[in-house]
Amino acid sequence: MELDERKRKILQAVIRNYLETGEPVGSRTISKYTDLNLSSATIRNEMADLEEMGYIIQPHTSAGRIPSDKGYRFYVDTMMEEKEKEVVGMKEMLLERQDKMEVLLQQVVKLLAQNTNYATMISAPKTHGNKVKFIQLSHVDEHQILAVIVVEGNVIRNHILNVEEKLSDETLLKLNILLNTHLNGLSLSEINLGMIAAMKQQAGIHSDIVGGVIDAVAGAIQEEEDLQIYTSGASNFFRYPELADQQNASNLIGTFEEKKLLSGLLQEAGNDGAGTGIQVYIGDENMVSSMKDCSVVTATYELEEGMRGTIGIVGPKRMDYDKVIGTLKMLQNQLDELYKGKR
Amino acid sequence: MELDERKRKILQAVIRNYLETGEPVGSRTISKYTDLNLSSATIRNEMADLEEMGYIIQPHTSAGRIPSDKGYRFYVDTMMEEKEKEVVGMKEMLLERQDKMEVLLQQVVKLLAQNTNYATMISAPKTHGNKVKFIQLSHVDEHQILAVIVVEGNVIRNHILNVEEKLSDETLLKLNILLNTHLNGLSLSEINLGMIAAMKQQAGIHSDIVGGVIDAVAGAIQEEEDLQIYTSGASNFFRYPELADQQNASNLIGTFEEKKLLSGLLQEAGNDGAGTGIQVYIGDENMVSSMKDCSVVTATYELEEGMRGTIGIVGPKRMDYDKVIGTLKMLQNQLDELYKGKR
DNA sequence: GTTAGCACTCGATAAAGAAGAGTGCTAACA
DNA sequence: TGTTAGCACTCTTCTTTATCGAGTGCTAAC
Repeated sequence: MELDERKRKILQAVIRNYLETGEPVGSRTISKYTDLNLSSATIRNEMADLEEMGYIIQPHTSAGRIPSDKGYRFYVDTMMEEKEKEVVGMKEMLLERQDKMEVLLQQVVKLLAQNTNYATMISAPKTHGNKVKFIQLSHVDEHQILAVIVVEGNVIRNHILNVEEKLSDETLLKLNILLNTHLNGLSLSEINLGMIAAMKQQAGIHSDIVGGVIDAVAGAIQEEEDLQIYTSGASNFFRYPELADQQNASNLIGTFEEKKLLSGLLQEAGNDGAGTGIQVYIGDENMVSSMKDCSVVTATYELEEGMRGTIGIVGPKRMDYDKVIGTLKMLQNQLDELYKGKR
Repeated sequence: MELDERKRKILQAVIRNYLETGEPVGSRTISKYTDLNLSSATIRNEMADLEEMGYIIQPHTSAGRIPSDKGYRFYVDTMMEEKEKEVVGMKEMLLERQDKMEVLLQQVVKLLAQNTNYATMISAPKTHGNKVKFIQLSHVDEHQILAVIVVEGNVIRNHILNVEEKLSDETLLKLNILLNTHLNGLSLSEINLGMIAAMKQQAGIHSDIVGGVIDAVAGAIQEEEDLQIYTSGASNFFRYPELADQQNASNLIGTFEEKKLLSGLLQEAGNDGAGTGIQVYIGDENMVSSMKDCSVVTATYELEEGMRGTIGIVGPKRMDYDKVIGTLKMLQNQLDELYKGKR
């Protein structure tokens, strides 16, 4: 059977209507509120066809139709009209340019959740493959040394090392020079054991400090990978009856606390993302089982120097895809500009 | 009317039973499972008295009794037997001593939530009143300077300053010395405008950098106050039917995302806390209206050098106070030891 | 002071009925 | 051949009614 123009129009009407109301859509509704000028009976015939083709579903015999996953997919792929939607409050927030990445991200997800009324999550931009820019050791007190490690993209890590006895300022200066001459400009994969051994030898009795710093460097570059996920708006799940029942809500909220899972999801999305970097996962297209009744829309964003992260919106399958995608695109632009302006 | 020994025993039995089951407790149950050897009729009389005195409540005529807030309060104040309860997994976690406070706190709340089956929150230890230990400016690249500020308690803040043209190493050294001689050992309240003016004057054309650093210092000491709250186990609310209905759950989860509110709650608790630093808020004894059906147990913890934070557990009013308080005490000890050991 | 007995209350659960939305199918129509 | 009116039928949802049972309060006897 073919999906002719009329069927498409009807499918679109069913989906649009369902996105708004969340109630199954009957033939009468379609016949009334479309410019097709067809009677409900005709619509019924067409709807029966659409059901046979798998685009819509009848929850039970005497109910209207709701879109199937296939229906949503078709809608998202071919019928969507993006509505640009501004994120209210975004500009003011970005103007006061948070230096702390952490705070910035938290505010972004929060605003996004407030604006969309869906649950949101964001992964911190990965410093993946980045290089050591500069290392600085300083005294903190008698028995402690502070190591500051700056990685490309101005990601900064601090690490405190304990030492037996206070080092002289000269020693510290020497170590500083030693570390910087050897490590600057290198990425993690370029730091090998031979190099480490050479440095330790040159450091003599202070080789343990060199070791400590190198551990810290490795940590600085890798550490984050795991848990740097911020979320907001989990209570929005309750806005949508199909997700608000105890079973579902409990699972979803639980999942939303399990950063590991979210991290996997966002990472996968980041890899999938082609073109605009926007991905839509409908129903069980995403791998998290507790989200099988949800749709997830993700967008990758990029800050300076190739630091990329992913932002995600989780809502019911009948989420307002048009608006969400428009909003995400707009957000991508804003973030882009912010960091361009900063440079 | 007087609360004699027998009434106390009955009250205790009612509360204990209700904590376990969450169901109203009838007179027969008490008569059966107590060593009082009284008939249900006698118990009934006593329970009528207890109700009159306000310790227990009848949800409706033909139901058993449940404790009132006053009843819980009495129980917590006078009848509790603390059960020491180990936090499973705590020791192993603390052994690998996280240097990043952030990660440590996140793990603590998570473990605590898993162990207790309640929702948990923790505020990062406040550096309140702490003093500047040491400031270090370094070049990052042509147009950026990194300011590292270490505050007592080894809280470290980084701040990147943009500069018009590259400063010479000497200039930087001078600024370093200037900042350190003036600011070291001072707390925020001790840094006044006169001092700042003097420093700016000495810095000459680089006064703007001094200004930037001072802003950063102020930020380093204060910043946190607001949002450094970590939470876990929000989905545990669903375990308790009295909190799991849509209305309640939605509010609670929403509240749990509103760090500002939690922050206020924990702060207040930190101030109230006398003696052991453990506080119990039953029902609307806490100020957050969405938690009026909950109890909140808080404990202050202290890391080295007077850095204090507060940890909180939120559950139904029928939470297992004995266990929760025992657990919190145990946690206090563990954290104490951890940081004593570190020194 | 304690207890057995009994009528009474009231929520919870189930069963039955009514209402209504929407369908599929048939037959008539353009 | 496509479209439409009409109608019986199906299911869900809501309301009503009935039943059950836990637990009480009170009285009278021990």
